Amino acid sequence: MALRQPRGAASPLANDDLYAVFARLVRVHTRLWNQLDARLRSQHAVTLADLSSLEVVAATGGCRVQDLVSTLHITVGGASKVVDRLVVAGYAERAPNPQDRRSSVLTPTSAGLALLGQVRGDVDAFLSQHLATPLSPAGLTDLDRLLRLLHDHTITAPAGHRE
Amino acid sequence: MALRQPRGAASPLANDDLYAVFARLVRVHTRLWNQLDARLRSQHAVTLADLSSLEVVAATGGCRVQDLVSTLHITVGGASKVVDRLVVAGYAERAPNPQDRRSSVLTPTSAGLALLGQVRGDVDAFLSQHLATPLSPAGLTDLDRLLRLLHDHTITAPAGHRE
DNA sequence: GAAGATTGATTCGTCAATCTTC
DNA sequence: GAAGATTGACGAATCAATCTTC
Repeated sequence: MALRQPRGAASPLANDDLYAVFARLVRVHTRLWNQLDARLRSQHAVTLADLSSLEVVAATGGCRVQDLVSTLHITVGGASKVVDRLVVAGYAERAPNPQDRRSSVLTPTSAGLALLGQVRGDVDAFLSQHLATPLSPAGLTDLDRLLRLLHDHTITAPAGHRE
Repeated sequence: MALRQPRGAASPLANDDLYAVFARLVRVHTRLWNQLDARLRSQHAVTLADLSSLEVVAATGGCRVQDLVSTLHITVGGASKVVDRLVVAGYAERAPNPQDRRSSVLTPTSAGLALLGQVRGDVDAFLSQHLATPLSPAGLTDLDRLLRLLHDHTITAPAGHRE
């Protein structure tokens, strides 16, 4: 007779070890994202989604909408609307692209750079507490190495309609 | 004189190693989620979000809406609407909870269990290709160990308004 | 009054169609 | 015709308010 399971019924995916790893990845991600997003909303009146895009704009020279698509893995329409919000908020600007008039060059405003500077303390404090602390320093290095492997692999893999 | 950087401008978060790890986690997650979601939509006419909830319903004995909230880290309203969709699609049922009439007990229908069984092959194939292959077997074990550390830590950590 | 859940209003991201430029 | 980007319609998740039951 089998021992009583804490999970009463057996799901066809319940004994799938690979799915278990993936599910854990998703849930850890969701939790970290939601908590950091809530902190940024309350402390700096900005969402983590907008901040992530702003960071890419600031870090990428001659950034175009397409760069947000390929870096963040969001759709073109979504990227265009994020930029709309950043421009309205005064954090970024669209400038005509002299090299290709189909696209604009995105640049952070001084207010955008100031925002990135202001949030850094909170972001670091949060990630120290929820990412660095629970992992040993070696664990953090390991995690980064494994994520790089996954990232590099998906880069070159054939796939769907997103870039 | 500094070497020319591939990322033309320096973001205040650009040289933040912790943020870099977090950003990689987010982007690996987004990519895997989007690709698997696209495959499930086209092959089985179901979203990964709905499937994830259905899996929790099937795996949790006497599952309530609150269990979806605490397991998937979504809001109560969101969980309630996911259940709506699963019920309409014929994959799950709400039954009165004899122990507490405020809540319902969620159970998968035979169609729901059949769906979970049908998708398993595709899910496994995808995760083998995009999760197991790029990592060595040892790497997969390491990743799972690190994710468990993060998961267990966030479980006990004080935080925002989501459970 | 607190806990579990549902509903309506809002927001955000995707999708498809469209426009401009290469 | 293809590539880059924008817009409107649609789908899904959050939030706040509400209802029922503990």
